[in-house]
Amino acid sequence: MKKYQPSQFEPKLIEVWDKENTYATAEPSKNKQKTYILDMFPYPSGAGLHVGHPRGYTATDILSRYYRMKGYSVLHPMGWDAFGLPAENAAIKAKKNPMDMVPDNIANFKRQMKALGLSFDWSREFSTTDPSYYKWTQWLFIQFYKLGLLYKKNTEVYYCEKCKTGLAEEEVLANGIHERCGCPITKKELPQWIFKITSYADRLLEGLDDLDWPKGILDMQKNWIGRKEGINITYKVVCPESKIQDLRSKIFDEITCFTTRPDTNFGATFVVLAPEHEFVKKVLKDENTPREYSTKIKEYVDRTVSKTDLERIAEGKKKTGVFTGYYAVNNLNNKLLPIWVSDFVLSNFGTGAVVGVPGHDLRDFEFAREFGLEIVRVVVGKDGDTSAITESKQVQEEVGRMINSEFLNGLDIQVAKQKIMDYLEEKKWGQRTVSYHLRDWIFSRQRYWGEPIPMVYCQKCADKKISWWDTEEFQISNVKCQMRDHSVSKLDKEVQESLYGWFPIDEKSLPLELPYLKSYEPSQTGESPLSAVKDWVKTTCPHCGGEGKRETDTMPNWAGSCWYFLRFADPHNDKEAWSQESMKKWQPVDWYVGGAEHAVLHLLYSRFWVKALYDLKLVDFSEPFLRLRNVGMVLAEDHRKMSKSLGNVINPDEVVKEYGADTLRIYEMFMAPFSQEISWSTSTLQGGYRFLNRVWNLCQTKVGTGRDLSLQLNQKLNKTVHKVTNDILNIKFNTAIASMMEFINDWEKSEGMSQEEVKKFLKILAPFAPFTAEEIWRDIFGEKSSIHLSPWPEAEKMVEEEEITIPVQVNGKVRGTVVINREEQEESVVKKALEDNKVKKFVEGKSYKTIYVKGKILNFIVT
RNA sequence: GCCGCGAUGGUGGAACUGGUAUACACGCAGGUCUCAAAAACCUGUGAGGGCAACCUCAUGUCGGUUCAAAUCCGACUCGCGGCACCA
Repeated sequence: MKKYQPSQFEPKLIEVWDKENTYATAEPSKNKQKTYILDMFPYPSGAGLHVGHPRGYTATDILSRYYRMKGYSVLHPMGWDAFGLPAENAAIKAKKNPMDMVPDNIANFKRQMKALGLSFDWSREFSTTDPSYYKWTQWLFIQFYKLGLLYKKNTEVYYCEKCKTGLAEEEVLANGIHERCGCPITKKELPQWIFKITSYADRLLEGLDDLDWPKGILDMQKNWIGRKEGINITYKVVCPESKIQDLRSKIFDEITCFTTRPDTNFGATFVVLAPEHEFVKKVLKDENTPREYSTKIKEYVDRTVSKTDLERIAEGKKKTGVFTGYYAVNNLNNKLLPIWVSDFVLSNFGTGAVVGVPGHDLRDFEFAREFGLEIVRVVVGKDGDTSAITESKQVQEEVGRMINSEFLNGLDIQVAKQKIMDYLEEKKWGQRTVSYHLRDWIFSRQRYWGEPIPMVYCQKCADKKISWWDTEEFQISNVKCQMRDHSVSKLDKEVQESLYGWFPIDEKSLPLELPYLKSYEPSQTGESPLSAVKDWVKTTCPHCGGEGKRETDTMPNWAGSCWYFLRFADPHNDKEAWSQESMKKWQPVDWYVGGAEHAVLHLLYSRFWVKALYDLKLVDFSEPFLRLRNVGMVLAEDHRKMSKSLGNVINPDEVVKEYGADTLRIYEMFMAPFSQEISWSTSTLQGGYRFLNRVWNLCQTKVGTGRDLSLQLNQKLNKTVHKVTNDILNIKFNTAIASMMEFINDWEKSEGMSQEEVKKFLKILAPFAPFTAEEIWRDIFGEKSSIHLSPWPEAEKMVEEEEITIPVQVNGKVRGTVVINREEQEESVVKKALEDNKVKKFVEGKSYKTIYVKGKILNFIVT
């Protein structure tokens, strides 16, 4: 008997599959339905594959193998997300150029993936750093630019001093730490390319409804977009305390506040502005502002604006603020609302101004208490409480009826809300509006290792206020007529002005290659290292032919991952990013598998690009990933994250060497439900090896030995086929494997079964343990073609057993079982049950009634 | 604080639509084989009581619905992830 030695046959089979081209993508056709199964492609780090990677890849591999055997045309590609900060930082550390390092890392990743028996179609492989790929990333940037989705702005951005680059808000963790490097973030004003993702906020929200994604991820996206319906109320500003008599009744200005609770507006007692608010600047300039106020305001504003987010968080939630000397007039009751400045109001949400209703908002309450402002109750609490509000507990009643609110009195909050909004709009004091948490997406990086942004700046054209939309090219381009039904069809003024003098480079000249630089470390000035390469920067203006300057910022690593799934359908096309035919054939992705850490970054950005591409008529679907499944993390044996410094890293190479790839695959799939976090366990890994070893041995000892497959074992086999098939589609690999283990336990105890039946079992094992199944299939059973191209077995319709065993309960407690005929009537079942001694003991001599669920259970209720 | 997820033996976990809780695996104990060990295989294994047949208790806590609850409902505790002064 041959021993189970995976290291003897796994490398051989990798070659065989390569040679036979086993995993080539079959073209879809009328009777061959497509399915597109995709992993979130990895960043190929120098450390090689982590044992967490195979968990997700094995899952998609099982799906792909299953669908292939089911006769589907399966697209299952792999590529590399190799641009971006981690690669650049690693290269700096290693004192190498990332351009030299990345190919080595890729080769290593690919070798490891092959060793795991992953059935990717390698003919479609590419890296985001290939000029033949990023040529189209740059081309897409230009299309988005022409659609008006990009603007350039000198913005105060989150800035990481360690990484020396600007960041998007999404990349900053709650405590003011950069999510990538873990360093505190500061702010810096830098010119940046910014994507108008906010224009798509509503569509990004609505699109979520049709997706088969984990609920948690959908909620995170919803919350990130953070749509809030409310009303902007405009208040007149007066200065009754002015020293000059004439000015006491003069209307100085107007301030607009956003609120979602206009129903409480009768309870407003003050207005608070963010320190960055325009009116604050105006107040400081205005000579009428009494000196005693302006000095204090200036002091406060200077102090808060210079504070970093980290400092603000450290200070906690204690309210600070300063009075401006001005008042807003509440239109509803002509009440004067003192205008304050405080940093708890954020300049970038709503209008940067809040109307304070301390009776019904906790922050407003705290602020009012801090500075002794009036507190009015305008909503009756649940229990009819109308007492004065003196404690924070009493604040923010979400249910109740209105009081102290004139024409709203007695109404339910929700009704009052609509009524007051109607009223405010009718009086032209307010306008219904929507605010979002989502901000525009900062797309510039002042770093070397990214796609160069294909834009040129011309000072001369800028001086003449010429932008691309003034050119003839725009007039004859079809961007205008390509625009579909969305709100970006007109450029707003801010965007227009920011783009004077900026022109996309000639599309025919793409790719704009990243030059090979000896020195590419981030500059101290915050500018991109490319800006130091004088002859690269210098170019001609695509519009006037005069002297132009190239953009030296590069794209963030999200750029490549925002559309790679589209390229896999047509990876070698050098005429266009993809053909329409390839889109129809393969898109969108049917199964997308990756970690939950991408819940708002990658997944949101990709969805945004696809929606923009839809508007450009470049694709005809608007959601890229129909199904999303999350893979749980793999922690170290000590339940901590694996890390070099902790010395608890498990290297998949070593596991493969010692136990074989199939053991690793079985182990990772068996350990726990797929989306759940697991801690590595070497002893459980050995359990996986034992299972495969037993299958291997059984295939040599218990095949064709019994006369016929017993009815019982046959039933079990069919049940197993059925269970495994269902479990694969439900991503329940752990129970699929458990059921196969159960089956071989029965098989081992049996006389054996025919080769035909064993093959059936091998086929359902094949997606999980592709090497072992293939080796037995070919070497032991002498098959010529791959098991992975054989048809998936159908579970034969099982003959329902006539005799079944059901539990018998007395008062809900199981006291025995009874063997009955499936169709047997209650009366006779009860009679049989009473023959059972135990049951008898509990029932005899007492009065009872029975509940019989046919074929399931019998319960005596003894009183 | 808000949103989401979770809690079942010594351990990872299983349980269809409410219907025999603990499948499968690990670990442990005993055994077979061996000079010995490893491997492999066999038996046992939720807790407590009992010589035994059996009995009682047990799915984070407390209550409820039901003939019947790990599963449904209400309140709570703890853990994990995300967000956080969002008006």
